[in-house]
Amino acid sequence: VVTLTALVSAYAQLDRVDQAKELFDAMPLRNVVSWNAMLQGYAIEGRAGEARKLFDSMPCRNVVSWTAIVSAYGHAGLVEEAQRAFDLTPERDMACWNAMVATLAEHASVEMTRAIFDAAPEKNVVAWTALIKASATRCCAREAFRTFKLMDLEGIYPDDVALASVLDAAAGAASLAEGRAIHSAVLQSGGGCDSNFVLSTALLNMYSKCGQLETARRIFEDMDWRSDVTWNAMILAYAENGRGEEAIHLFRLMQLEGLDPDEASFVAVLSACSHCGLVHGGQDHLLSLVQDYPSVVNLQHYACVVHMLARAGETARLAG
RNA sequence: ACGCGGAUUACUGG
Repeated sequence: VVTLTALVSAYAQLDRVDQAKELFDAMPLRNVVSWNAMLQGYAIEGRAGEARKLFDSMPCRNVVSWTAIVSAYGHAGLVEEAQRAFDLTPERDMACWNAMVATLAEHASVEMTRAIFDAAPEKNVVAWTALIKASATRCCAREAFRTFKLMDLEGIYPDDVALASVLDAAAGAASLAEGRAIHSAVLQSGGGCDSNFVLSTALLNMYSKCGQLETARRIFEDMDWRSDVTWNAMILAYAENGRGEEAIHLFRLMQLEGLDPDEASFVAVLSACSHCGLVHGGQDHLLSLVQDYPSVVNLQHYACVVHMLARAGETARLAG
């Protein structure tokens, strides 16, 4: 049971929910952990209907099951359902409270998020991070910074996740002074920025949005492993800072590294062409996009090209 | 063996 449950959980975490379900159905015996692992698979993908069905058919439940169903509703954007499940949860622990805070952080107002946060009997760095995110994603950077400082005053040490979230606020507001202060906190927080590529990408992005292209580039160079998001952020950094040729160059390098450009990569490179008036480059990349990567095409790509051609006065080509 | 928070997107703005 333990081994098979671990496998179900692994599939669930790798977004192979349907494989997880196959295995789950084939298990001769299941305990509450097995059920929870399966439930979690649906929760991650926000498949609330299936999660609910499974939850209802569970022979027994514990607080982990309840947290998973709250989270499933949360990821699906069903705030009232999440709230109802949360209210029904017996013996709520911190993770359960955090799941509810996170749900409101993503789908409700900062005020509502703060209300549930304040009501929680205990707060750890996860709850604080969710509250920071509520402000950061709604362009309330000042409030995100305030929350971050409050957390520090409470004696809670920011981890990489918290730091990346508050960096996001600094990037959104293009607050270089705050961004640098957080960067110092990153350096103080131990591992430094080499240890975590997500955090490094957040730093890179913050400097780029603050117009500090060279600093962003230095962070990019210093990283020993770069995810696709890292590459996209760097390409976009060149695009947004008016260096279209270099954006295109980096886009090529990314492919030479064996990475497949995704939707965001093309948005970045096409917006570089648009901003810098590189009409031919834009057309070439659009062609490559629809021919070689048709599955990632979206409207944003066409918007880039339409603006680019319109600005170049090539109204005749807009039809194509 | 199971549950909670994190980075890039043409959207805006300056």
